[in-house]
Amino acid sequence: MMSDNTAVPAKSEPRWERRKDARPQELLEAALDLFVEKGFAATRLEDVAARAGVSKGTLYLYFDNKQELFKAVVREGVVPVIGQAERLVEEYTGHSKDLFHEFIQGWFRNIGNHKLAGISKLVMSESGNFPEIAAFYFEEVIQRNQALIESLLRRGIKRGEFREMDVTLMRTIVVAPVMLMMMTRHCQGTFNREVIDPKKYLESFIDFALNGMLTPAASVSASTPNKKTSKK
Amino acid sequence: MMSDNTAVPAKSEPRWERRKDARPQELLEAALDLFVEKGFAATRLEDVAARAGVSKGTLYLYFDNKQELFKAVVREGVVPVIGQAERLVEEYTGHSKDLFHEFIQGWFRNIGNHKLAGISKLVMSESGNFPEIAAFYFEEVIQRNQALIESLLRRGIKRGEFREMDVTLMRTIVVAPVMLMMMTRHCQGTFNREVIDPKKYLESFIDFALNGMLTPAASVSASTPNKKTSKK
Amino acid sequence: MMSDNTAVPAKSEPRWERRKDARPQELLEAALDLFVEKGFAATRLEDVAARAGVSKGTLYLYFDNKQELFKAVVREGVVPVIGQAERLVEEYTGHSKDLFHEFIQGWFRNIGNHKLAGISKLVMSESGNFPEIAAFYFEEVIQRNQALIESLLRRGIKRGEFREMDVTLMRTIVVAPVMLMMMTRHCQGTFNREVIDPKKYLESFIDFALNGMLTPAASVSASTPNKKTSKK
Amino acid sequence: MMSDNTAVPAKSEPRWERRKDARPQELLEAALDLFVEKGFAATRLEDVAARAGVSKGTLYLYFDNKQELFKAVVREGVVPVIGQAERLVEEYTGHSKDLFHEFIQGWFRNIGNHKLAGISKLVMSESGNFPEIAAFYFEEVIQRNQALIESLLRRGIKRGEFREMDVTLMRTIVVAPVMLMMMTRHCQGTFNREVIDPKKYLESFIDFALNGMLTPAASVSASTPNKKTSKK
DNA sequence: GATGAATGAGGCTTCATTCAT
DNA sequence: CATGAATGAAGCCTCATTCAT
Repeated sequence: MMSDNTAVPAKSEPRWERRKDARPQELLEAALDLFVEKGFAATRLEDVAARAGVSKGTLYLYFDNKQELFKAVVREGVVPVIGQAERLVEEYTGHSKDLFHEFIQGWFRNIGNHKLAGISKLVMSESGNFPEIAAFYFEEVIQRNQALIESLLRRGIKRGEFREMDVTLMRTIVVAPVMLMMMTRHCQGTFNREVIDPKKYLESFIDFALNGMLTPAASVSASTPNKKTSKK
Repeated sequence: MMSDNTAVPAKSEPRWERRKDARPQELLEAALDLFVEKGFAATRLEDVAARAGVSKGTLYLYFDNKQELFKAVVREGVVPVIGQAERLVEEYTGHSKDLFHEFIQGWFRNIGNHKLAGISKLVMSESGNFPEIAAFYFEEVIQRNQALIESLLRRGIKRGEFREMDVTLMRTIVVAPVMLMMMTRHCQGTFNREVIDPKKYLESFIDFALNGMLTPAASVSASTPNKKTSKK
Repeated sequence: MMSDNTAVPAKSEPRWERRKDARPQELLEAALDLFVEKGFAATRLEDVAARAGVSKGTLYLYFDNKQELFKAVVREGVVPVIGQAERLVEEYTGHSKDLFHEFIQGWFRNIGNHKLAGISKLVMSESGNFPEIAAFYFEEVIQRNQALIESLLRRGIKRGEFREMDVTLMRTIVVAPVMLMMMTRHCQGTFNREVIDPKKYLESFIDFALNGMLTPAASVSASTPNKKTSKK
Repeated sequence: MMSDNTAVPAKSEPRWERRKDARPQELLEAALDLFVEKGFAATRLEDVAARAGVSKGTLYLYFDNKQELFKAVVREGVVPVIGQAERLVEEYTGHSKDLFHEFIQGWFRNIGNHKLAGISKLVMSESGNFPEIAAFYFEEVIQRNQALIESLLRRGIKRGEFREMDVTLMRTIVVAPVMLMMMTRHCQGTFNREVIDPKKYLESFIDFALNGMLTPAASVSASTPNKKTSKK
């Protein structure tokens, strides 16, 4: 800042090379790890700094405070992945049932199987205590995600491959099992004693989502279980 | 000191008037409210006490510590409800699709629509930081719940009303959308801007679960979408 | 003891018989136990009450507060024992070395071996934090005790059986090993891993006190160890 | 905010000026003072911090918790002194009575006269409530101390300068008066109304320890006072 | 007399944030 | 740029004491 152009032949101690822009990346990764592992409130900034190999104070050079750090983690880590999924849906040409299949598998590969999935759990859990985070996440992630699934469903209906449905409701229903699994997978300890094989889980789910639970014979009239009550 | 010989026989302001047996109940309700609203870690025992109209210390007359308070909330509030659901499944005589319908609706009425639903979210979120709570909840609630759903599915299969399925996987998949809604409904703020009508949501879900998404025509071969890819 | 021949067929629930005056005694014993075990500050009045089989409130019917309870414990339990020792010294007629022997043994039997010994430790430890207790104990117990030992030493000197000595100093020195053992015996845990046999300890001490450590040969000039070095 | 443009070039009030290495030492000293004055349980960490001129939180930068702080006080303050005493005994060449003299005087000078002596009292008092502390102190201090005295006694016996004795018992007896004085000197208030001159006390004790209480004439048969009683 | 429910001050410990170097 | 020492508010829990019944 003041002793710049000195004759000294460069700092004789180049412990590190890149810095500047590289640093935040290490911090973001450390933060992601810990946020996912402990949650937002329970993550200590000191631990984040330590895992990134810097001091606590350094963290504040790059992020104003804990919430900003979290937002950055979301922006850098979560948002980009949505873009990928969006392109998949836009460009697909085959049958919607296959698209659905691809979509679920891809989503799980890119997000669910990734530490990023833990973020969903986190946000849901702590939205009440940190409204700013909730609002931010809702706009940056949830809305786009919902729109994406909606468009996928609309495509299937339009092409006569999916039944008529209320897409506003179904955009949640249809992915709930994946969401839930993603969240569950980030619960440590006793919660996951019996490990579920994600591959089999997903296949079961896709089959379920496409065909329902009823046997083919019963399938025709099943959607209206008790007409009398709803007739009223 | 001053209001001695008044005509009023009873002091108009007894410091407390509910009896000792009522007190724990009031505390449990206050605790439930706050646990659901803030989560476990973020709930201050002082607030719990205040909401129950007592002081901090009083809480410790009834519960050894925060974790025990939580367990009591679960024992008193959540566990009993499971019993009801268990009886429903055991005693039902009609078609499994109707039982499923009843079951989901009843579950939502009794748990999902109740503040207790928030507990599921809480446990999932904080299981990592409070392993004891996770273990307790897993044994008292989750296992019984899974067994219940499993038995419901088995019943349908045995009676030829449900398709063959891996019940260990499906017991999670099949209720995921309800679980997710229950959890989402307890996220405050921006998260729930567009309120979903639970009734319509449930109906959509039940129909989806029973019949799947495919149009009747496609329904036959849908379960194995792209055999070629898996052939490798 | 008082409600004996009443017409009333006796209280149908005579959980207890004496009361009134009996109660404090039970409380004093419970208090003694716990004060000795935990110390003054660390003893919880709730535990005292519980051990006496009464409620916390009852304790306050008999004692104004914790300090008064402690004083009562000392008055009832410690002070009387001193009287016994005083009589022993007054009435003894034999050689002083035998009186010393008797005195030490008796003291240990009556106090040291008794829970009361723990009180000495307690008072010494907590005198700083509870000056009132210290002052009380000093006047009621310590002073009388010192006077007693002093008189024993004076008797030996006067009869030509003990050497000339500064009794004000020696009244402490001469009983220090017993005091110390008494206090140590009330330290729980690791502190007492290797149990010392009190009988052998006392015999060793008495022999030591009477004869000193030097071999008989050296004994003559021993009291002035190294005049040369201190001359320097 | 108001005294801005002064001529003074340097802020005349830097929040702190001692360096990080000095800080723990200041804390240890403050802790020693207060532990000795109040005992372990009654010492408030906030007071320790305040006396060291720092805030409560700072203390935790250097010590994990209260018990660790205490251990550090012992390690830094007490343990080193034992080393000195050990060397003294090892290297001494003169008569054992003179070594004993030196040893007691030196011990008092280095420990007894120092605030560190209060630690012995503290540990003895609170060992029951803090077993970890007791165990630590026993291993780090008491055992070494006992071994040291034992070796001193053995030396005297081996050289024919001390009488035969059970060193396991005598290692305690022989220093009890010094221990007791050290502990008593750290009892404040009424307890120490009549101040004892340590120098005279020690001289009296050493003489007592070497020569015993009996007059030279009686000295011969003194060790077995009343054979009849023990004959029984 | 006896009870035991209730209180609230107080102590240990944690952690986001600041700031002099 | 980077550090890490320092802060202080806040939360859990304990316990002597009070008081309506």
